[in-house]
Amino acid sequence: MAAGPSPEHATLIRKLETIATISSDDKQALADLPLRVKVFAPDADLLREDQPATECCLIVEGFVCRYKVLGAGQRQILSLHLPGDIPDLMSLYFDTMDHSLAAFTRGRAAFIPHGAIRSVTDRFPNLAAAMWRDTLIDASIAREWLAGVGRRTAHERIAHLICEVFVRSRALGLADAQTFTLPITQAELGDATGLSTVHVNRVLQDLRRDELVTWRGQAIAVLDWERLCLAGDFDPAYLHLLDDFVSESPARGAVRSRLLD
Amino acid sequence: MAAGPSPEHATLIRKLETIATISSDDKQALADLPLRVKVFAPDADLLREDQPATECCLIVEGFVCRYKVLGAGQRQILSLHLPGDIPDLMSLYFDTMDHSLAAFTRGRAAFIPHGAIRSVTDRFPNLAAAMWRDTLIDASIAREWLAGVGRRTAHERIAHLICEVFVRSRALGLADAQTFTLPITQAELGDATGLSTVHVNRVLQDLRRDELVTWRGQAIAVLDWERLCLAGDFDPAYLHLLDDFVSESPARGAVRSRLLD
DNA sequence: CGTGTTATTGACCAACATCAAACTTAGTGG
DNA sequence: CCACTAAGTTTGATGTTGGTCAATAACACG
Repeated sequence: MAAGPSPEHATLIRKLETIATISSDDKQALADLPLRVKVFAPDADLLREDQPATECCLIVEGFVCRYKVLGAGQRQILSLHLPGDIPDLMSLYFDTMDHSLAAFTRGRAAFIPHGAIRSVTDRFPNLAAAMWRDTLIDASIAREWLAGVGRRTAHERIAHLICEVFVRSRALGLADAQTFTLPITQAELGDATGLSTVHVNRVLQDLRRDELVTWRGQAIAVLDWERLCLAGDFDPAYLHLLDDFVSESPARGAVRSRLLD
Repeated sequence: MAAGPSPEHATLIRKLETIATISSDDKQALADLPLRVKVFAPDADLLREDQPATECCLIVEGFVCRYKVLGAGQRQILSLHLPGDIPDLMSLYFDTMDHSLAAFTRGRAAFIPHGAIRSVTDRFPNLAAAMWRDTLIDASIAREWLAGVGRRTAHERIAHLICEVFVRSRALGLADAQTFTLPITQAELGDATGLSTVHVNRVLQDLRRDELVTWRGQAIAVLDWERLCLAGDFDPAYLHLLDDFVSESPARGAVRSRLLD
């Protein structure tokens, strides 16, 4: 007789299940979380730097990013977020955000009061652990991006980003065997990788010419996963997904053997 | 009659007090944490990527960094760590590390069993919160570095890094009003900022010529904090230090007013 | 002292940025 | 269904930041 979780709750549960084991009690607790759903438009700011928060923002549908605007006006995109993510979970412990949150697409967000989350983490240590782990993975992704922007070439950075979104989309069941959606412009891709729009464009042409990917509109087709991983120096270990959710990538073995020198 | 905490425990307590309010019960619990002290040598790897861990590593003395080695052998330093930091706290929730930990200097680390930390966080929610907050700040610093490496000039990146270490050192009581120690070589500074050694050298010469800093051996003197913050586009907000521990920087107001446009 | 590490310099080069214009595509309203 | 528009993509020409290579100078330390 019990109705299943709402689509919003289900999205959160599905995401958490990709990174931690969630019991049915846990699921019930999540399903009982109060939330306020809001539709957002493309380019809308869901959250602005320096703002205090009393709720967390669960992405239910759509594609979202964190970004920072630096002194001279340059923008850097700090992370990408898919349905199930709570990009501002840290607001539970911070007085003010140190970055903003923007939508690439139309979508829906569910706002959950801090108090409700605290209550759940207090009563369900396993969920607290899962959420803490989620924020740690988030940090791990930031470090991987940092390494890429610091030391990888433009080609590697872009290939790497495509690999990451592909693996994350697949884990959430949002992609089929070789196709997924990356609804961002080349300018935005530049802001995410620390490159200029023009250069992004040229690199994408190379990736297409080399028959690694196809990019029509917002649909990306991975033509050769193995070579794409190599081109992007991609190893999904940093995503810390549970084994069932990792699409095996060839780069992995390559990295392992490098470390044994 | 109770002996105070050991120097190792005191270091941890002092650090946590810069980011959260710690009760005396909390302190007692921390002081009871079992730990195994180990001296390390300069350039020693405290922890290697891909290794599983059963302990966390508290830096008690010395200067340490996280780093990653990428496919083509380039190294990127991901973060810097001062006494009181537990750079591998995430190993509590990860099976394997996705990066390594290396010492710049001689120093001491205290290894604390995962079980002991879990027991403390289970029994003292306030300490769990403080530690979670610590990992969130860690992530926030990674994002700030990401923004810098992605979008700031070489001069800005280096000035910014100097500002950061200065503020963090002061918060821990490791620096006086204008002097602190940054025991790293120019090559390492390059690995941290995504620059070449040669270019780091030239930028440092500029910073000295402009009379922003002095760098003799490992001692840095900040000659003009205000202009250094400006040069580094530095705003300490992302460090999320408690108010008492923030050395006020002029960039802060500047950033605020920029945001009001 | 000698030896290894770190810092500095100069010459040259490449990756990527900038600027500006043209082209394509996707909407929108008539 | 066709113009019209705005956003996004592509191209070419040119500039600059910062990389690479290689040599020398300055230290630090046993």
